[in-house]
Amino acid sequence: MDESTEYLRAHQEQVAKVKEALPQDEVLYDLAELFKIFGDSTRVKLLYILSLGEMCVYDLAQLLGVTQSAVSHQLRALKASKLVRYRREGKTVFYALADGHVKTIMAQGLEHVEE
Amino acid sequence: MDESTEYLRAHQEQVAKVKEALPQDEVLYDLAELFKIFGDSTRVKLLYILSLGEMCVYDLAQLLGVTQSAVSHQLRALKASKLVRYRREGKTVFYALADGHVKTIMAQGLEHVEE
DNA sequence: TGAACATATGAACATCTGTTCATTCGTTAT
DNA sequence: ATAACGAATGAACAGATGTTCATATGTTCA
Repeated sequence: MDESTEYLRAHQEQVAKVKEALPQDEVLYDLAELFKIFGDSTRVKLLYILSLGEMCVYDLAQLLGVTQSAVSHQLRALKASKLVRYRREGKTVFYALADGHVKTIMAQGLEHVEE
Repeated sequence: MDESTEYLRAHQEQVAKVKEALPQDEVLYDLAELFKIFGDSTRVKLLYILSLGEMCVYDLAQLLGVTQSAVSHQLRALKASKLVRYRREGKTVFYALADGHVKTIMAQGLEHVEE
């Protein structure tokens, strides 16, 4: 067995081992889908604002300087990813973060960005 | 001052307060740019694999079942975001995670996804 | 009931993104 | 030098994404 063959086998072994350790394809796909949500400045702003407390759609739109419609569409995406929850009070709908993960994820991201 | 005016003022106060607490626009923009990187299944897979140890481009392509070119393009994006580092050994280039943030961010994401 | 208001939704459009293909670059060995 | 190999790059194309506009839903109050 020459050197290159040995080298190739070493590769194949490592590749096989990693393949085993990899989570199911679907899990990593879902993970990417989750991060996709964070990967838009409008949505990140929404999440950041909501990390400070609940707020209604109208105020969110005002703070972000975008259409009410745009905010609504994005909140829909956040809802679908279970990142926010909402409650209705008369004509007004208040949104808030669904759980603590969001804060942690954002905090880690900010640490990386601010280095 | 009637009720609706009071209500409106309450809104404006809260909006103003949150506006103060918000990080600079550019920071949140950069944050979104960072998460955008995680928001693609090919890149997430790359990051996950690299979290297990360094690996060369060829093997990465094989593991992911995509072109060497595609991997190279995506590694470029990861490099630009300072998420990976690399070293050359002869004809081969080995990639590895740049720091620990990636693992933390992914772990938090996985927690959320697997609920 | 109907007017007024807050929010949600659908369609359309321009922009962005990720892949492939072809080619080039960098390195090693003959 | 040149062939062979791994990796990087650029152009191009198909598909996804975010916004706006128009309209619909849901709620309150007169």
